[in-house]
This record gives sequence, structure tokens and C-alpha cells, in this order.
Amino acid sequence: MKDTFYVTTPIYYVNAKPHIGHAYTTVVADTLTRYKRQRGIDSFFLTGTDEHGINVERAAEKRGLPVREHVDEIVNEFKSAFAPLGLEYDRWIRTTDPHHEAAVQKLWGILQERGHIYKGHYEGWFCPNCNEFKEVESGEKSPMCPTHERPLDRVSEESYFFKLSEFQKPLLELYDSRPEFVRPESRLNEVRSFVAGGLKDLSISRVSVKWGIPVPGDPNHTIYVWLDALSNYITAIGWGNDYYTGFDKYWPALHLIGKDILRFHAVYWPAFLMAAGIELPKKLFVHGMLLMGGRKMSKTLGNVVRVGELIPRFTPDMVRYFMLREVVFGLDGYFSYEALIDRVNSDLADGLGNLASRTLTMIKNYFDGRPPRAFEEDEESLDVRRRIEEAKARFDEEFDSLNFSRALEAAWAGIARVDKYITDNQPWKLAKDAAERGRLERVLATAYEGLRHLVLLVAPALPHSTAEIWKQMGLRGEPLKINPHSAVWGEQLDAARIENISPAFPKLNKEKIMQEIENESARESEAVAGPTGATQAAAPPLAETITIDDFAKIDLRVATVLEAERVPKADKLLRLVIDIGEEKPRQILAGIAEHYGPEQMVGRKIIVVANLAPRKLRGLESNGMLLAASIGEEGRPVVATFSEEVPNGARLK
RNA sequence: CGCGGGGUGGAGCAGUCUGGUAGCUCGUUGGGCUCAUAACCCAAAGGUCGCAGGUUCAAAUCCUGCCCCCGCAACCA
Repeated sequence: MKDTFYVTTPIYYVNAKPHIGHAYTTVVADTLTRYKRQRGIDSFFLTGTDEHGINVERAAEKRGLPVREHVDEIVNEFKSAFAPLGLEYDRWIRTTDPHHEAAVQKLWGILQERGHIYKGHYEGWFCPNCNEFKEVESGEKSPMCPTHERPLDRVSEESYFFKLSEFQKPLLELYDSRPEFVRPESRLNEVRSFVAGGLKDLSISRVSVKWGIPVPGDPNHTIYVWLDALSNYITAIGWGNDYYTGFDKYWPALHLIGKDILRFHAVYWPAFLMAAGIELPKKLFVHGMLLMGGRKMSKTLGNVVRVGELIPRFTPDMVRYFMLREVVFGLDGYFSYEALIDRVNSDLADGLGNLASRTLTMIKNYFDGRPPRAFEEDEESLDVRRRIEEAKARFDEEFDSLNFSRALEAAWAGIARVDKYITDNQPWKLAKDAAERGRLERVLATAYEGLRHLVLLVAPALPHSTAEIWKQMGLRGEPLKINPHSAVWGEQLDAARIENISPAFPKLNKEKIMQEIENESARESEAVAGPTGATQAAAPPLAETITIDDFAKIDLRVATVLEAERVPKADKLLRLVIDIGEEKPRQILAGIAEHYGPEQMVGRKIIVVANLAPRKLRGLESNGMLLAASIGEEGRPVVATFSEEVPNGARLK
């Protein structure tokens, strides 16, 4: 067992702008690193950006910028978004870094030498618009691109493959022999059942992608982005290159990852490493997602919260504390401004901040700012001391298992104990009686000492404000450089006079802030919405030009809905029986059930593609297609109809 | 029977593996205190632990069946 510590965050894909989800993992990694360092453990904290791939190439093209310039810009955005949170990573790896690229090629060479790579053909459904292979249901005969709603092409492309199938057994053995490898346990089970279900060889090169690392000896191919990206964890500390250092010292790593990238890290990555004969990571810890308003943050939903929105209003430590305390690490967490403000006010302002404030004020007033140190313990002060020691022990225990919320709970139990001690002993009364001087000294010395130990304890989570409180306490040095467990209760201190006391955590005005946020978002949505108030969705690109003959092939008819009902076990499907001017009514299916109830459809005039080949859906036959507009990225349907009377069966042209 | 997560005082959650007086935070009510950032301390009210059976001396916890909610998948001719 090495006595060093190495933690990584995922490297962030430069196609998205940084939001608090990105910041979340990085805050956790940062806090962990500070915690380990405070306890004297040589630690390394890696984060960075994943910059290759077709999507990046295309985004740059769209902006009319050279790819290099485009990614440089976004990397800077990430860095400056993280900077205010005080995230002190040791290295920011970029997959476009030449040392990384060379090392990945070296890794490829090793895999090839050891016989884990072969050349074959990758067959798949390809969308020429996306310029991308799409995952398609196996039974599907003529699949459509979900984004472009156009037929996909069956394309076969030359590709290198990694013999992943050979690693099914070793991987299952890994999960069995090292159940700690993936945490929490539910994630391990997920991975295990995935692998047990069988592994296919993995295509690890593309010819259609230019922006990537060339395959050694075959520059038409570029290396699959995940092989490229995952390797960052070792190349960034000098594996396969002489530029960086630390591999021998720090590897293996603790990888912090989100549940969305579990498979890559728990299956592909260990398989690559085993194949190359490199030691496996120490552990993968899978955390949940930060949800906004109960939903995953996404641009389409407009519920993305960016770090930049938080920082002017909240201090970095407030945001850090919220992320660590409110979210049970490993489960999904909910972000809301209200919860953030409540947390900050009750725990930081009223809790830690107020304890510091009341203790220091009394020392300033009753002892001329010189913290009393000579005290004889009585039963009560001894109990305080014991509780603080208990809090310290529990804090470490929980922290080592990455239960940050529980660790902080333990520290806050210590704060509550000191608060109670102060109230019970009423030092403000003792101060009025000269005969009680000794007792007063003991009470404030105990409170001060408790505060000192607690500040040391929570410093990794609250690096800025604990340093501030430390200074106000008249103490020298930095709390992060002092191991809480080597701090001795009642030891000699070189403390200066307490002079300037100011709240480390100003209390937040909830009503005011909520109002401001509301105003801001109202202004924003006004800016987005057009003059009519309707959202101006960019119209999708026009389809290929066709001739009138092409159009004539499509037989559009007017029809009336006679019956309508939901299709069981299908969220979107409505079964309609329609009168299309034929002898017998016909049955069609329409994917509109999320927005139209059956009762809304009965009796309605609709337009139908009448000569479409019948198709079975969910066991029912559909003999035509209802026409509807498709609104927005979600494709919300609006059924087409007439405003004048039209007989059933009339043809549209 | 597609996969998974969940249903515990007003809100948010822990406890469920390893049965044994139902716990935490916030909120509410009453009281104390006035050193402190209208803060802190004490007390109280409030729960048939989704429903119904079963096992057991004993079930939030174990077993069986059912209901409801949330993701994902499927469904969009």
C-alpha cells in the first residue's frame, strides 16, 4: 500500500459549457486532496479536458474557427469557471497535449504488440447529417436518425478492434475479488450484470474523424475517443512520456466519475490496462448527478446553473459546503437556490460563523482580546473536549469512506456542543463577577479551543473562510497546513490579540435573493422568446429537393377520428379509428398520446398519409400516418387540421 | 410481469443488509438567555414507517401479494 494519494475527476468534454455539475466532482476531488494533504499524505489531484472528436471538430467549423483556437478558448472558460471556487488541481491535462498524444500512441503500440488489436470492418447505421454511427435496435429494418428523422445508411467502415470479448472472464474475476473496485455497491452490480451479459469486441478507430490521435502506422485512422480520453489518467503523471512525472509515485488512482460514464471506466478502462499489463486503478467511486428542479440539467430544459451565476452572490465556500453537505455522495442530489440559502444560513452563518463570532467577541471584551489558555478542566469542559475528539474521529472515519455529508454532520455536532456549553455557563454573567474570573477563563478557553479544533477539521471543505476565522482568532499559520490530529487540546499557542471580528459568513437575505433570481430569469426568457412570446425555435434544415412526381406519390387525405384510445404499455401511442371516406374505417397509430388525450381526438378532422405501407407497432397495425407539426427539440406534436368544412376522403395536393 | 430507484410526523431525509422503546435537519408552538450574524439553549405538538396478509415472544426492518411515484428503456408510419 502506497502512502500517497491520487485522485482524478473525469476530463470534461469541451463541447459543453461548464456548469455546476462539472464543478461538483471537482469540488469533491479538491476537498479530498486538501484533506489528505492536511494529514500529511503526499497527494496529487488531476483534472482536465477531453478535446478530440467529431463533435468538437464540427463545433469549431460552425464558428469558423480553427479547431485549435476553438478548444483553447473553451478550456480557458472551464479554467476560469473553476478558479473562483478555489479548486487547486495539480495538473490540467488536455488530450490535445502532444505528450499525451504520444503516450496514447505508445499504449496503442503495446496493445497491438500483445495481440489485443486486429483490423476488421465496423458495420453500423450511419446518419450522413450527423456524420455519425447510431445505436439501433437489432431487429430494426430501416431505422431513422432520431435527430434528423431521416433514414440511416448501412455503412461498413474499416476499423481496428480491441479484443474486449476476451476480457469478460478477467473482468468478472476482478469484480468478485475486489468488490471495492466499484462503489457504491449498486453500481458494481450494474456493471457485473452488463459484463455477464457478454462483451463484443470494441471498435477503437475511426476513419471518418480527423480531429484525433492518428493510429500509429495507419494515419487514415484516428484512435477511438474513449481509449484516448481514459488514458489521460496515466499519461498525465508520466506514463509513456518523459515530460510529466509521478506515475511510479502516485498510480493507482481513485477515479471519481458520474454514473453516466460508468461503463467506460468500469469495463473498457480496466480491460485496456489489463491488456497492456498496467496496474489497475485503486477504486472507481460513482457519484450521482446534481439535479435542478428534479431533472437533469440540460440546455433544452433551460435549467442549467453555471458557476458564474453563483459566485457573485455566494462565496466559494458556501457553494462547496452545500455540495458536500446537502448531497449524499453517491446518490443524486437536488440543487435549488432555496436549499442553498437555507443551508448556508443555518449551518454556516448561524452555526460556525456565529460560534466564532460570539466566542471571539467575549474574549475581546473580557480578556482584552487575549485568548485565555490557563484553565483547569471540570466535568463539563471535559465533556466538551471529549465530544470534539469524538467529532474528529467520526469526521475522519466518514471522510475516508467518502461520506462527506456525514463527516460534516459530525463536525457540526461538535459546534452544537460548544454552543450549548456557552449557553449553559453564561460567561456574560460570570464576567460581571470578579470572583468568577477563574470560571470565566475556563469557559472561554474551552470554547476557543473547541472552535480551534473544529476549524482545523472543516478546513478542507471551507478553505477560505476557515483561514479567515483562524486569522481572526489571532492564530498564525494556515489551518490547512495543520493536521487536526496533531493539534493538542490546551497546548501552548502563539496567538496574537483578537482585534477585528467580522462575520465569516454573512447571513443571506432569502426573500431578496429569490426575488433577484426570479427577475433575472424572467428577463432572460423574455430575451429568448420572440415578440409574440412564442419561443423562436430555429427551423430545422430543409430536406433534399424533390420533384412534383415525387410528391404525387404521397396520397394525403382528409379524415375524421371515430374512436381513440391509448395503447397499453406505450407512453406516446394513440390508436385511432378513422373515417377516410372508404367503405370501412381504418386503424392508424399516432405518437401523440403525451400531448393529446383520446377524448380530444374523437370527432376531429385530421390529415392522413393514406398510402403509407402498413406497419405493426406494439402489436397493432397502423394503416397510415397522421400529420402534425413537430415543435422544438422535443418534437412536441401539434395536429394539423382545417378551419373550414371538408368532406372525408378529399385529397390534398 | 422490460430494467432500476423510491413511498418513514408539514417539507427534505436517515434507519431496512445484521428484527427489540422510530431518529436527524428545517418548519410550527411555548419557554430561557442577551455574549453573538433577530443568534444560541431548553421543551412541546405532530408519524396506523404506501396497503393487505404471513413468519416471530417481537417487524419500518424478514417473506408473499397489491397500489402509487420517479428515472431509464420501449413506443412517435
